[in-house]
Amino acid sequence: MSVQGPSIRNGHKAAIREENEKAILEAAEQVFAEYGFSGATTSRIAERAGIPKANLHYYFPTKEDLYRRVIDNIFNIWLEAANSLDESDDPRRALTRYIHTKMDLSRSRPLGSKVWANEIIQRAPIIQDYLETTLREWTASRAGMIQRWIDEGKILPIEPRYLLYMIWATTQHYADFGHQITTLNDGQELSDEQWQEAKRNVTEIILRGIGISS
Amino acid sequence: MSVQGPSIRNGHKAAIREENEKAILEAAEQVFAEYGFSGATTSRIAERAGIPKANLHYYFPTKEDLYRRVIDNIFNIWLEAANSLDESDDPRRALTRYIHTKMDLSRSRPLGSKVWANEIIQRAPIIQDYLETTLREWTASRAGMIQRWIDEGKILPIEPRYLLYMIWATTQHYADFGHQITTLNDGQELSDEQWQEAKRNVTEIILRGIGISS
DNA sequence: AATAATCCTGACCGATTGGTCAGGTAATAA
DNA sequence: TTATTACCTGACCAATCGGTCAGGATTATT
Repeated sequence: MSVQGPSIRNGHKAAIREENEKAILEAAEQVFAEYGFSGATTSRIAERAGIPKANLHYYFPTKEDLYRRVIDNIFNIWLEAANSLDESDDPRRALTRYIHTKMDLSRSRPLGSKVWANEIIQRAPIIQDYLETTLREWTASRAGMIQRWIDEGKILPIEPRYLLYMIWATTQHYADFGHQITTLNDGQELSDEQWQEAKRNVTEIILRGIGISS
Repeated sequence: MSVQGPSIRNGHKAAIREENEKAILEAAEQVFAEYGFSGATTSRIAERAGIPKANLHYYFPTKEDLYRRVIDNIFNIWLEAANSLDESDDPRRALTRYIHTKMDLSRSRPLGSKVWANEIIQRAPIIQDYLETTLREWTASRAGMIQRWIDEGKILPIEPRYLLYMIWATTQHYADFGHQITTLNDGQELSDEQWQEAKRNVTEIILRGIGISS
C-alpha cells in the first residue's frame, strides 16, 4: 500500500522489475478485456505498456503466462469481495453488503469482469480448474448458507443457486455491458447519482423478491 | 419453415447457394461466439462449415461482411422476442411472458447471445449504430410502458431502465455463462426440470421484487 | 450446341502473429 | 576493479492471418 520511490530503496533492479511488471499487467488487462485471449496480441499489449515486445517476453515468456497472471489477480479480488457475504448472519445485511460490494467492483474494476466474461464465454480453456475447485466449493458453501436462511424462515423458499446467479449476472452486467448502458444513457456514463440509484434498485428488487420486506 | 429438397425446385444453383450460406453462417456464429471478432479466423469458420476458405470468401468477401450478417440475424430474433412485452397490458402477464421468452432463447440460441456479449464487451465497434437507433428507441418505449404501470400503481416505483437491465442480465447469463453454470452443476447441463425451476425462480423473484405478489 | 453465368478451389500475396536470440548496457557482488 | 547477474532490444523466424486470382467445373440461357 505504501507509495514511495519504486520499491524498498535498495534494489534499483527490483524496482524496475516491479514497475515494468505492473505496467505490463495493466496493459494486458485492458487488451485481454477488449479482445479476449485469442484476439489479444502481445505487441499491442507491449505498445500500450510503452515497452518493446521483446521486453514483454522477457518478463512473461508466453502470452498464456501473462493471461494466467491477469486472471489470477481478478479471481483473488473477487474471492476477497465474496467474503462480504459471510460477515453477517442476517440475510438482509449480508446480501446488501455483497450486492453493494459487487456493484462497486463493477464500477471500479470493469476490465477484470470483462476478462472473466470472455474466458467463460470461451468455455474457460485456461481456468477450468478454478471453476471446478475454488468456485465450486465457494458456491456450495454459500448455497448452504442461503438454504439455512430458508429453513429458518428468514427468506422465502427459492433455489439458492439461481439466486446467486441472479446476483452475479445483474451486478457484473454493469461492467461487462457497461458500453451498452452508457449508450442507452445518451452516451454518458452513469453519474454518481445514477449509480447509487442502480445499486438501490438492484438491492431492493432482489431482497424484496426473496421475501425480505423493505 | 418448409423442409424440402433444397430451395424451390428449379434453381439448382440457387439451392447450392442457400445451402452453403446457411452452413457458413452457422459455423460463423459458433466461431464468433467462442473467439470474438478479432479472435475468429475465416479459415476456422470455413473448416467448420466444411468448405475451402476461398469458397467462403466467394460468398462473403470480407470477415466483417460475414460478421454483420451473423449479428443481423441475432438482433432480429431478439427484436421479435421483445414484442412479447407488448402483448398484454397487465404487468404480470407481460413480464412473465417476456422473461420466459428470453430464457427460452438463452437455451435454444446461446451462441447468438454470446456473439452479442462479445461485441458489447469490445465496445460495439461494428454495431454501434444499432445501439444508438433501434435499441435506444425500443428501450425508451418500454421504459415508458413500465413507468405507466408505476403511475397506475400496478407495480412499485423503480427506475424502469434498471429493471430492464436486470431482466437482460439475468436471462442472458444463462447463455453467456452457460459453461460456468454447467460446471457448477457438476459438469451436467441443466436438465429440463432444472431449467423450469430456474425460469420459475427468476420470474418470481423479479415480479415479487417489483411488488407483484404471487 | 453454343454462350453466358455462376460455383469452386489450389496456389499465392503481403502483413502480422507469438516467440527467439545475439549482443549490448546497467546494476550488483566479489 | 572485476566478474556476475539482470535488464533491454533490433532483427529475425516459421506459422498464420485476411484476402486475391487464374482458371477449371457446373448449371442456366439462348
